[in-house]
Amino acid sequence: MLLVIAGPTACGKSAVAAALARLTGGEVVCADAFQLYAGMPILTAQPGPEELRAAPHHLYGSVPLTEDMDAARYARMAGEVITGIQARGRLAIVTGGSGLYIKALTHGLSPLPPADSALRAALEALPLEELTARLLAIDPMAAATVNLRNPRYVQRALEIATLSGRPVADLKTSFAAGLRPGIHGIYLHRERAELYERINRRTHEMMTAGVLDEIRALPPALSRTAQKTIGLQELRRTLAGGMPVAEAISAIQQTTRRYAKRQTTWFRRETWMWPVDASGRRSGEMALSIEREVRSQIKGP
RNA sequence: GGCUCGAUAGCUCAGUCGGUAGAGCAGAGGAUUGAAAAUCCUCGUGUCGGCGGUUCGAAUCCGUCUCGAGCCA
Repeated sequence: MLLVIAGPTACGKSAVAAALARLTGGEVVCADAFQLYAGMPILTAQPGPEELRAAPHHLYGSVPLTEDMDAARYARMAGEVITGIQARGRLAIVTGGSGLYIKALTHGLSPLPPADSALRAALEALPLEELTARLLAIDPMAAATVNLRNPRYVQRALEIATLSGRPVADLKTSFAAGLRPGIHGIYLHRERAELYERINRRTHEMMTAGVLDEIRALPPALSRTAQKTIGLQELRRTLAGGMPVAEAISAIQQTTRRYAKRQTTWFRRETWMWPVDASGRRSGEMALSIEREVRSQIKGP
């Protein structure tokens, strides 16, 4: 069996996952697109020493910053690790805030052509009107299923149609097909004010913990995905003398708050996950009640 | 004390010849199938600083007061 613990950033997922893993003899698997990268443990808020001591943790810091990541690659990596954990007869606890990565693991992606970085680089240079025109030329039905105002989605649809030679709608299967068997999930949430306060505090703590040294030590050229890490650009500007520290902190806090809001929107739709209100609660106590609840749910059917 | 400029959305500001106001940012809501910490969509009523006057009609013109910035004493 596999347990997913999702939720917005800074809601306390890592602590709960570690406590739960200790409690059940389970192992924790990263489900966070940026904590997967090596070299930015502070900036990406990877689990700390206390959590790492509580139970085995997998995939954190396992991808070089020079490599691109995507949901399919993640699902393969996580799948392998989970198979190993289960073979040892242990509970796999997958935790992180990347909704699409989790979805790829729990529901499986449609059999679409993989990302093609050369093609993407070429498409990226084109204006939206050109992308839309090209897409509709080879896949006239795409307008019905693709958001033509979002360049990313048009690029991806064009990539699919170009590489497969078939309409996007033919290849995409519905997530409604369902959750893979043996997977349970919970999603932690907190009152908005409390969550924002935690985000603000955590950002300050990053500074104290030495993020600036961490960023200074990074290679200059990062992969297209790695360079999107929240705070990276701001802190680099700070190091270069182009942005006061206080300004960088509030910019990071703001971006993180907005990110948390988007995560909340995503997870709220994932009705297969059991919502747990973490407001004002301690991770150890939550782990206990989650363990009880999961146990009773599994016994049920 | 005198003169000048300013006061409009949470913030920064636009507002034509008088016809009861709108951008950016912030904020909120939503979408999401190999970039997802990505990317995109939607949402703007506010004593137009106060009071008085002119006018059919004032954010707009006039008077006065308050506050702020600057200059001169």
